[in-house]
Amino acid sequence: MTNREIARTLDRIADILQLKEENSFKVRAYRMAANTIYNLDEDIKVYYEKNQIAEIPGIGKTVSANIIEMLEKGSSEYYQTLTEDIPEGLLDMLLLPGMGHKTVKLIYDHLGINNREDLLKAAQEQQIRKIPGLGAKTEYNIIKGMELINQNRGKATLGLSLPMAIEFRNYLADCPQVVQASIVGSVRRGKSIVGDIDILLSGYDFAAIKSWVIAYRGIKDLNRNEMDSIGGQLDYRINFEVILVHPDSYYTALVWTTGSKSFRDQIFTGVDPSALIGLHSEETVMQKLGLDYIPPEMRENTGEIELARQGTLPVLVSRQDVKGDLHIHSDWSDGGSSIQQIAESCRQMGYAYMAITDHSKSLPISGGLNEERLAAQGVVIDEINARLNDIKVLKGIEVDVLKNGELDFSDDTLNKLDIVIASIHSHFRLDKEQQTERIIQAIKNPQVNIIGHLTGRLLNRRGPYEVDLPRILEAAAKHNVALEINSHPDRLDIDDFTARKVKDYGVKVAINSDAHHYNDLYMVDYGILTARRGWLEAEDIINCWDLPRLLTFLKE
DNA sequence: GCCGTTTTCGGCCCGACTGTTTTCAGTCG
Repeated sequence: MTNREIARTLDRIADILQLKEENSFKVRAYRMAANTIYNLDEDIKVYYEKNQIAEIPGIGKTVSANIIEMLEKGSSEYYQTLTEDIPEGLLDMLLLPGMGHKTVKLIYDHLGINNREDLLKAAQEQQIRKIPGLGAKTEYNIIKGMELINQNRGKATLGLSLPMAIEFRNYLADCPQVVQASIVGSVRRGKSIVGDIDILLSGYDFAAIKSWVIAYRGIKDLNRNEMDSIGGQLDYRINFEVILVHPDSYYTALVWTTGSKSFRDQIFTGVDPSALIGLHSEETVMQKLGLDYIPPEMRENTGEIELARQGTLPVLVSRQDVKGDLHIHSDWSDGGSSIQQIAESCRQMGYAYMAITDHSKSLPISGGLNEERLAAQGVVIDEINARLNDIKVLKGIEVDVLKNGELDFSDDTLNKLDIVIASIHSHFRLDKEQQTERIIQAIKNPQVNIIGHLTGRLLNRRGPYEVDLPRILEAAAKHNVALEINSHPDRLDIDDFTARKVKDYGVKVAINSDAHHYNDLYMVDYGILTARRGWLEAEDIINCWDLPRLLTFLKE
């Protein structure tokens, strides 16, 4: 089992223990162990071979034995035993907003409900309110929550599907009969939510390749096996399709299978794709069609084809353009790494600068900083800056926007910092007018440089709060405040649609990782994909600018 | 369940809001 799979199982053990109302510290121990394994730098098997699993901080004898069993047998007997008491469907119910462990268990005990579909039915039939302690609002929240989930039924976040797609592709590329292999479809286009994982393979011996595909250990179900394609389900119920072509038509097939349906219908109109054989790159395929090369993220038929015909496509931002990360949490609040460790990782990523932006005091669970600790952190950052000469650590904060639009710190305190991100972490349910006013209030504050995760959405979990986007964009332009593309794959907020609009208003963007561990810094890749889907160029993004220019922007 | 030690047990564990209540348990960031 991989680190990710082990972490997931440990997390599920924690959930079941919590449902069973076991000692909350025991729950926490499993939760922390899951987190540790997830963030581990190395493959857990390396520790296993050295017999060092129990030496990982937070992992003791019991959990280590559990992990070893998972590595050796591919499953955990402890987990299996636990699911005899607590059906796994309860874990799905937990994913609904407002449904915690106590509520899920209460409903299970009273009505025997152990899956989301039955839960929805019970809510619609007003059965939930009959349970002591629960009422109509709970039913309403269940119905609303299920609407959100059903909207994206069977779809997975890019954060889940992209790593799985890469792993699958790499496995397939190892097949001796495979000549070329590529991720295609919506994953390659970088959509934040995808319906399935599509892989294109080329080769001559389809039968041999197909046997190799079928042998993949990640496949949970195989439901289609045709001459030139195989389909089924991977882990997490994610659908997949593997498409086989002859090497001569690989690049044409790459264009065909990557584009949205609308895109390929448009560009292949009147053209027989099978006539486009023997080409050696996507560029030449597009050339034959009279187009400049259109990057995968743009292939949605929303105007890019016309630009490609005219030769006026934008030059999209890429990883090499990004010069720093402006939203990072350290162990001074709820992050898991020291500033020193983060600085070292940022240096290795080739960044010229980075900002430490921990939470402010009104978020106590996150260990939010008060004025004193913020000042103390500043001293530490000064020391680090004195030691490092090839990267600049900026002093920042992710300051909470309070209900009335005021900030959690005084202007004086904020003025001492290099960079201020203002974010909402509470009162998600204000109406559109109030929420918009609240954010504009924050934008107007001269200390604020960036608005963090504008709509608060959590993909597949929590919808965005409603805001009047044009008004916010106008205010941001007027007060020289950038909007964040929060790169966490559960957020990707602002989304590609909004990113596409900012240029019209003259608003700048910051692509930030919001990393809580140095291993999460790479998440910026998801943000870059979203920015590319929003047609953004390096010029539009403040952390693609060199440090002097960035500092000028921050001071304005 | 993990950890650390004044070392084999006792501590770990915040606070505001929500929904259901009528004094508070549960959720969530």
